[in-house]
Amino acid sequence: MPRSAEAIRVQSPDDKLVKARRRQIFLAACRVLARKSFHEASVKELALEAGLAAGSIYVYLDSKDEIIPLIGESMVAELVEMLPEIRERTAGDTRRELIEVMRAILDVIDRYREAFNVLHHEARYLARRPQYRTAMKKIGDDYLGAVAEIIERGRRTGVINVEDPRSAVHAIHMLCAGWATGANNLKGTDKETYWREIAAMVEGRFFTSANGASTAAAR
Amino acid sequence: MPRSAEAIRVQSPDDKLVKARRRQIFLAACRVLARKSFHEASVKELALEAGLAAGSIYVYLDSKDEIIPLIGESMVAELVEMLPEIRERTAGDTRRELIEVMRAILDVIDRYREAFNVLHHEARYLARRPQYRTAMKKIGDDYLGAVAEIIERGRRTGVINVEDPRSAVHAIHMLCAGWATGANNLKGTDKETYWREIAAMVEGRFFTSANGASTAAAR
Amino acid sequence: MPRSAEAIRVQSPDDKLVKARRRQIFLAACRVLARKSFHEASVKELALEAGLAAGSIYVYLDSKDEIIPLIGESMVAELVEMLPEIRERTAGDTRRELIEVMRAILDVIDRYREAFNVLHHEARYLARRPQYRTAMKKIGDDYLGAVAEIIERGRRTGVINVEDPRSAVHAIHMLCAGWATGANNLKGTDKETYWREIAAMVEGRFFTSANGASTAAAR
Amino acid sequence: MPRSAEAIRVQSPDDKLVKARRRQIFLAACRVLARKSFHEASVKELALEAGLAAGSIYVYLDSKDEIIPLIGESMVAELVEMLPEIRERTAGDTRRELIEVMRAILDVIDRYREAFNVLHHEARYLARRPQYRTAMKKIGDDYLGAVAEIIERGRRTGVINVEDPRSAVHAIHMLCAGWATGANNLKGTDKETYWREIAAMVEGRFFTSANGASTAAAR
DNA sequence: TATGAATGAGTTTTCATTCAT
DNA sequence: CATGAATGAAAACTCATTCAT
Repeated sequence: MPRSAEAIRVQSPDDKLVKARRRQIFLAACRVLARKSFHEASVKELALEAGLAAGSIYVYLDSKDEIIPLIGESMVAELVEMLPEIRERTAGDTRRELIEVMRAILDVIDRYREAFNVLHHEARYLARRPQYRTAMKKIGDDYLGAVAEIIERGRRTGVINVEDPRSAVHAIHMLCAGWATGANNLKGTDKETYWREIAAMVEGRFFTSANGASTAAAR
Repeated sequence: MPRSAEAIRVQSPDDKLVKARRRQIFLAACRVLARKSFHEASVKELALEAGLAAGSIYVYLDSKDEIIPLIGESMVAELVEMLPEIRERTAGDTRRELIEVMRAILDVIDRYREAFNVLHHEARYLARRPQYRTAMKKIGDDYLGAVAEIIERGRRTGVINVEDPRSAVHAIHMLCAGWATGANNLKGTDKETYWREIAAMVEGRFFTSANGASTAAAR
Repeated sequence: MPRSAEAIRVQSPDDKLVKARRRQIFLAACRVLARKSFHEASVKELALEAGLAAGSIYVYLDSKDEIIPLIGESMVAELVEMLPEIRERTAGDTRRELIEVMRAILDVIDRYREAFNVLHHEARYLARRPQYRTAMKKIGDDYLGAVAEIIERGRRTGVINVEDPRSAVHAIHMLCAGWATGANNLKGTDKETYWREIAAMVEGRFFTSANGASTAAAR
Repeated sequence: MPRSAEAIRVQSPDDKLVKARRRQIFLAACRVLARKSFHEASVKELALEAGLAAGSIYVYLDSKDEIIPLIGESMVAELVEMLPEIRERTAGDTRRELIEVMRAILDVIDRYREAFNVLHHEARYLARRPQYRTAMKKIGDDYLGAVAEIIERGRRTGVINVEDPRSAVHAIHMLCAGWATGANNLKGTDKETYWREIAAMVEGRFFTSANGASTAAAR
């Protein structure tokens, strides 16, 4: 079918360009957001940082807000890419798999710390707008789905002890997100230190004696 | 008693009104921020919600941004108020004290869920501006100081096992903050369920067997 | 007529208070206008400087703009007060009378330098508003009338050589006003120096030889 | 000639447009300020009068206040342009040169009468702000410098009789400025009449006899 | 595709003025 | 007469977005 082949060939370069430009924009956004908030940063500044003219960014984005899903997709893609290898490496040790996925999340967050914060905050408002609902939901699912699946599995096999998986997934996520969120509070702390602390907490080594049951929440 | 009458007169006309109005504004902000983001909400909307005319809010606030520290101070005040009673009630059981303080934090956050999210996010940008640095630092210190002090104590007495207290405090904070942050993800979950999950995690009951040490972070 | 006497007695104290307060306001305005422009100065600042509460100024003024005629009337009154004495002192020497009136004008302007500038500028806009037309016209007439009358007299007696008296009056006024207007340019210059220069110009000693006729305006 | 072509391209796209737009704005400001004061005129009105949308004016101006230096620069440029021709024409006759420069100033002021008034008044406040100091100083120097230089020269050659050149320059300036300032008082007077009057004053023909020394300022 | 000048809606903020006390 | 809290109209300014080139 020469025609479809041609069509592919014709669209291909465009597609590649679009992807390249969107990556440019994502990386530029990360740099700009390290300096100022999403609402302090103007579209012009983001465009220029990406090496584009003020108006050109709209060839690749429908609106300023679309930068948020762009950030989300880019970061999630990097995470998802790492999962198969982890699954393979941990070969059935669900606990280790969870810990290693947490670590992968932490690493991705660390790469784009401030942009992650923006994503984390703005996502809630975008998710309310019908226009963005689907895209934001997919980002959330792709991101947390990885953790959710492991916890479910650990639960079934009895290695993970969880009443409400959704809460557990969210708690794990918050511990990782803390590395970005805490940039102010953790100024002197390095990633490895923080990592050891949250890993210890998940692994039940926060309180010294293991039978923490005695202090079980009263209410 | 002429002296007390005088004292009242001195503090009365201004101070009382200012405090009342600022509380009105705080509560109005909480209501508005439950509907939209800080940047979507206009000063006019915030003022009207507080029962003030558009411009009147500026009698009690220097700028829109000052709503953030106002939220911070209001919430922290409610938390700090609860601490002495907890300290007394837990009488030396540091573990239980920590858990109960976490619970108190969770309760305050729950009262002003969305406003807490805004505070949590915007605080980082305000803290960079010299004008707000001091106020924001005090809010952060008053808030996290309570937790920090307990962890330090637990560490000294050997009940809490922590390498970097700052990281631990931050992790505890993130678990509590999750209740606000997760409003989207935790739609079907109630506060008690989430609470049991994060309490369990802190108490080391997340992984079933206690000797989680075997899964210790690899890197 | 006891009734009218009573009426006078009843209104008298009020009148005195009004006059005193208006003088307070005038002096306060002069102080404030030495620091900032009329439009930079708020009514509140003017009131407080006058020792009144923000709203109280409206008991003595119908609007902020009315400060302009108040300044005008106050300054003109001080000038008019000096005229009879000058007339007497110069006893028929019209030239000297003009020079001495110029000097009186300069002295009044010097007392309220910056307020005079404001008056000088804002007067033109107030004069266009029907509401202020009469008051502003009276101020202008009382002020320039003194000079106009002398020039007319000098013209009739042949000591003053003028084609258009209005232009001449205005020119004299501008030379005096220059002392206020020039506050920036004349920073190092003292009043006496400036005075000698403008007096010399009026007296025809600017160009060295007297027959300046040779350089008469070409066009 | 590739070089000139390049040069044009470099300076062309922006610079030319910016200059044209700024001239548009200057002329629009002159028209608007003939109707109302600087503070009565809104930025929107100024923009629309210039044929621009409300916000577009900010592409060519940093703030409303920047209109003042724009007016100053535009007017001074027109004056400075006329000076060489005058210098040439008057060929060494310093008195005539001064008179002709005064006339040039009067003509420029007449072209933009009301805008000149605004400039004259607002300049004093802008000059106090660090941000505008330099620009305003340059305008003042370029404007008065022309007169100052001539007076200095006339003084050295003995044709001009001046104690304090700065005062003299300022007095000359005030006489010219009077044509704008006096728009209200001089309603029936035409420019030529006013001109003859101030020229006569400078040339020492105000008082009939030349030996005005006898009336020399007493104090 | 890329540009960047132009737009105008929308924002925060100020402040002259009013009025209940 | 004096107060000062409250008002809301109006202003300067910003910036996401469009579109002719």
